[in-house]
Amino acid sequence: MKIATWNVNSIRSRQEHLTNWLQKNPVDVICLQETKVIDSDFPRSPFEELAYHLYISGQKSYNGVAIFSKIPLQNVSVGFAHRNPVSSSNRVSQVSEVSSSNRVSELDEQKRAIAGIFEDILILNLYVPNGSEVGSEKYEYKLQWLKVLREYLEVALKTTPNICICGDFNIALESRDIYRQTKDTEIMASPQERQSLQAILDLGFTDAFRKFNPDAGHYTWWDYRRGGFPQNRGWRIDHFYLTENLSDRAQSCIIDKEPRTWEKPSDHTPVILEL
Amino acid sequence: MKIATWNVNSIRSRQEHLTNWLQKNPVDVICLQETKVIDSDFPRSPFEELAYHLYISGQKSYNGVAIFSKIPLQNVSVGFAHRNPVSSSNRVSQVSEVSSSNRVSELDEQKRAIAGIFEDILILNLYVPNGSEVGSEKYEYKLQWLKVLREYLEVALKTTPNICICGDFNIALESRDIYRQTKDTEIMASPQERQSLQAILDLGFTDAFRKFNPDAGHYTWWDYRRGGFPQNRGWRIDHFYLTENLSDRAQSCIIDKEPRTWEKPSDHTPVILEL
DNA sequence: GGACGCCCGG
DNA sequence: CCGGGCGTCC
Repeated sequence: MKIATWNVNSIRSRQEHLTNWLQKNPVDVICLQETKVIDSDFPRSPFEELAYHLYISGQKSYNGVAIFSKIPLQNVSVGFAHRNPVSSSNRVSQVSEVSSSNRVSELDEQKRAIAGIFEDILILNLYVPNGSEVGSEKYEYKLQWLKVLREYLEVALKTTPNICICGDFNIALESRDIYRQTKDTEIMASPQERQSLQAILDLGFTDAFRKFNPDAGHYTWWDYRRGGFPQNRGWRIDHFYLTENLSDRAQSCIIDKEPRTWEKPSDHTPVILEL
Repeated sequence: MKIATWNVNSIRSRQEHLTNWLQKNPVDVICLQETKVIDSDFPRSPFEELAYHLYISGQKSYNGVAIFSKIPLQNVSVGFAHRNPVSSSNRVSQVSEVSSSNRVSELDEQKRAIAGIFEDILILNLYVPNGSEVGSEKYEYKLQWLKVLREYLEVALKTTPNICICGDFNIALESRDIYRQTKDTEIMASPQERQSLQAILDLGFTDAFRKFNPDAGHYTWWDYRRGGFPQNRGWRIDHFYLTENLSDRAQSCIIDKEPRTWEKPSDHTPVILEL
């Protein structure tokens, strides 16, 4: 089976790109970030016509995540409030089965996480906060968010051996993931962010892309400004992180640079995992 | 020779449409309205590559007119300040040879008129104010503008027998020019506007389109709202008005509806006069 | 540089 | 509905 992740930078602006890409790449599951639209305005039909079941959690202007799946997902939930199932038409259940702290429900105001079970795999689709500048309020929010994510995963791992986390992490873990040397004060590469992400991986996740490719020079995001893409000035910040069982099953993990060459592209390009 | 007029509703948004259309329709002269861009940002090269000389008078956001000509125009002037020549690079002369009233120079703040001589013909390209609502301040401005236009033409006619006025007049003179019955309080069809325009035609101009086609149901503008175009709910508000000599020379005057069927079109479609 | 919302203008 | 400008975010 194939799973893709793609920060589309507005589903409404990228509808054509995404349908074209899915026709060429009929993956079983695709995880999207930065859909930037409230659920009632999400363009469902073009993707339902491609035989996908849609699970979406969006807001106006910012953030927004979605999972499309060729088969229905089980136990779909949004945010970090544990076991909060939604139907494919996005009703959110009235009851929350755990005592969500204020912190968690505050974090869930931004639509950055959606999860569902595909066969025996829990797929968790994330749009990690960007963090703006090191030391800023948004940076603290990013670190807080990663801490809550870690707690969420600790709980999930107790019952679920096969977890696939993917999405836009807004963090490049190593120097080989960035086209140039960076300082410790740079967002997406600062030690604190990296440590927060590493603490999550230390729960038992491995980077699927690095199972197959140790080389530098492979990126998933290029800044729109300063002609980043033509000169391959990129960052690898979109990831698949897999629990051990799943990592063993992984057959390939590739970055498809093609959509970034199209007219009016997203600044990110898709990553595809084959299991 | 062929002259076209087209309200493009932003030259930057319509650049592709216009170059495509000019390749199919290599008219000698094209008069554009609502270019909506300051002269320094006007996309000159795509049109210069099609062998046109460009004469432009634009402003930020609103209005803006331009003439493209296969041969250089003589005595190009912008606005109503009489004999105010500009070069093809749009320098405006420092001297105004007539005592421009404050009224005229105020009206010229909005870039709605540009003129030039092609062979023996004075071509006057106009974007008449819309007028918003009957009785409004903008309506009074429209009537004022038409009055000044009339005065301008009275002077011009003394020395220039061959005048071709064209552009977006934002007035449909007769009921056969509108897809439905209108009330006297409707903008673009109110008696006062029509009288102001008729007073101009009474100086000795005739409607080139009506020389060839007396039928109702021929329009040049369809509102973006309420799916006006698919149901042909249009208005004929873009016109060629010719002095007698020129009217006698006119071979055809047609409305090309095709560009209005293209993706993301202007709400207006071009009219082509053959002399 | 390119999304968005909001406002203005047609 | 579809242009433009502006402010905001990434």
